[in-house]
Amino acid sequence: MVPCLKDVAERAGVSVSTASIALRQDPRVKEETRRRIAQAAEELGYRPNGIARDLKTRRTGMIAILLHSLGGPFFSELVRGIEDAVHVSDFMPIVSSSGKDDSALRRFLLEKRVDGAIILNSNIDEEVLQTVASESMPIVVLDRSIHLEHVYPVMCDHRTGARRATRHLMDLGYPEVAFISGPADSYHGRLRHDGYVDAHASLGRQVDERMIYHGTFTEGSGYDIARRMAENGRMPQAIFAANDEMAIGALRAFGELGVRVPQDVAIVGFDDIRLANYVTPSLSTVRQPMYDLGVTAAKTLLRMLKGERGFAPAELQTELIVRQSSTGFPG
Amino acid sequence: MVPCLKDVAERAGVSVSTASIALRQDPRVKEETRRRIAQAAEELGYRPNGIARDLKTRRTGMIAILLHSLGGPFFSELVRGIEDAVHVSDFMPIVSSSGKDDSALRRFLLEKRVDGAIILNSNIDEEVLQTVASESMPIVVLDRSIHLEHVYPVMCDHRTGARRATRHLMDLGYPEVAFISGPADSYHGRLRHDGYVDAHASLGRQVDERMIYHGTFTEGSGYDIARRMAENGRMPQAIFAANDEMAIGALRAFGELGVRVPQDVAIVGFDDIRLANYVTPSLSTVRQPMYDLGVTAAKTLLRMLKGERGFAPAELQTELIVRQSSTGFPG
DNA sequence: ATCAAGTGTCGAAACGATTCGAACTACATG
DNA sequence: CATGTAGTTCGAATCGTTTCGACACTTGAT
Repeated sequence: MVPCLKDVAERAGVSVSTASIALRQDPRVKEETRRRIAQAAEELGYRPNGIARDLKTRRTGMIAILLHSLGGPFFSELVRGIEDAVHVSDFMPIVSSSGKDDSALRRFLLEKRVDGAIILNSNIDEEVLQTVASESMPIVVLDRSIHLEHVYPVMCDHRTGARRATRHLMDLGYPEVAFISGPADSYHGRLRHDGYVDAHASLGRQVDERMIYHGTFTEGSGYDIARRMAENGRMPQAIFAANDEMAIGALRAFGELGVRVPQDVAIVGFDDIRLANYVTPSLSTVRQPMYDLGVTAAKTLLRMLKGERGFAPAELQTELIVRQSSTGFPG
Repeated sequence: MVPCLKDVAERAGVSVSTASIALRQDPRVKEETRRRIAQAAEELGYRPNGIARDLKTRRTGMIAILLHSLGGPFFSELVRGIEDAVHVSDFMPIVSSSGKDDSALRRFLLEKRVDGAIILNSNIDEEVLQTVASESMPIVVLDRSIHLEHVYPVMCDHRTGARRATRHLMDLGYPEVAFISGPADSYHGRLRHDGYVDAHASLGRQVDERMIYHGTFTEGSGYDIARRMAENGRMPQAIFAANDEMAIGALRAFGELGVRVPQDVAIVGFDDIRLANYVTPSLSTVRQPMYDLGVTAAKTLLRMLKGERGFAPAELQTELIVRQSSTGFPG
């Protein structure tokens, strides 16, 4: 049905091996023969079968980008960074959401359908990565501090980012900053919490545990917490939320309750999702350089694919973005 | 280095063929043999090589989702729909942004590294699709009216959506509705324009060409056009914009100029990007059911992969979403 | 005892490319 | 004339699976 190299070779009256190298412009084959082969290929509409080639050459030229889900607000910047950086090589990135089960991991990494992978999915535990990564299957993990052979982390310093955000509020003059945290078992939630604590330590202040509220990284949880604050009469003057979604939920609650932001309460979020710039008031936040993270991850992986090891893993810094929600002065 | 089936077979003292079927739980092999083979595989850490399997079975179990870019506002819903629908089969979707050049197309479709594809990228022209699609490489194209063998379109009825949006404004009582169109060479731009015209025809009205402005689908172009309208003193009372980005640009311009929306001018956009619900005033718009489009595209492709042909292509309807920007009454 | 129909296993041939070493020609060199 | 060398081409092995037909051995029915 679909023509293979053998068909081309026969039509051109040469052997398969000659046809193979001829089509790749190998100088060993005579100009005239090469032309004949090219023409035969053209006439038959021959296309090399990538799978067969991959099998023989033992490389696929593809790298997997495994994300928890494609819905996240940043991943598109991230992927853009990866793509731009990978573009200079002859690799091609493919994106797959790996979700909860590890079918994508099996399919791509264990069954060797890619040459390497960049993983941003905290559901995949270290043990699995351990068994999957190898000399011939290098892996870059984003946003996790993992040190395994053949696995490189590319991190963003959330802790420092959270410290700066908290300090920003403190430096504005707010004596007490409340914290809307993420779930207790969230790695990033913990880092941001640590940064919040660091900020207090840096000024020799005590953290008041009653100022820490536990959310779930959803807008709804931020909304609920903000309502509780207002209705219990325990309104803080400043809030640092562990992500923008929750901060936006809080904004909505305060809007409904007539609590003015930033006059009555200042708010800073984390992540700089696109929405942060469009809500009213616009939300101060901590931005992760997603594009750069992508570039760095890709570059790291390409180095590993070249066989390099032992270089230092990268860590990128966050950026504090001050918008309306934290530009007032303590009332 | 990495163990292959032969190694497993040797260690278990059976032939390669027996090992092969045993590992797939084939009832032909005796329970005890199977156990022995399973154990050998386990001890060696054997993982079947997917590439070899794909080569032999002539299918990869993967379908490509080729998008122009991953940045678009809807594609994540779309992909979610595809993934949910594909999940019931044993196929696995992979996403790749195909951009301008066709390297992804070559790599995946021509070199047969996938079993089929869903394409949302108007840069890929019909001729290319023609040569790529085949009995064994079915393709679904989104949002384009293409009829080729082995290529199925899955469309959303933009024209009717645009007509309804325009009629919505007319029915509110606005005698004249201006139109901020997309670029002239844009397929969707034209459909939306046609719908705008249809709405006039449905009431026996003439389209006033001077009410049609040409934008580029960017926020900036919407902004510029709105400023021109206001400054030239040719302010319409109602505007239908061919997409939300331009509508939001117009909102921004009017905000700056003190033109009130919807009191002074009503605006409706198209697409229902997430932002539409968050701008002030919130933007009325026409929503494409991206999730459903994804589901439909995937189901269509799965049918083709089963060998079905000749069924009718699907077309989905849009949904008019009325928000603040068009809830006033003609002033 | 003979045949038919299972069981369980195996060897070899695919799948469609790449690659290595051999081989053949033609020509120049010692 | 033997030998070397460069330029072309070829045959066969290989990558790691799956699959098909053959084969040996039981078993139960005739």
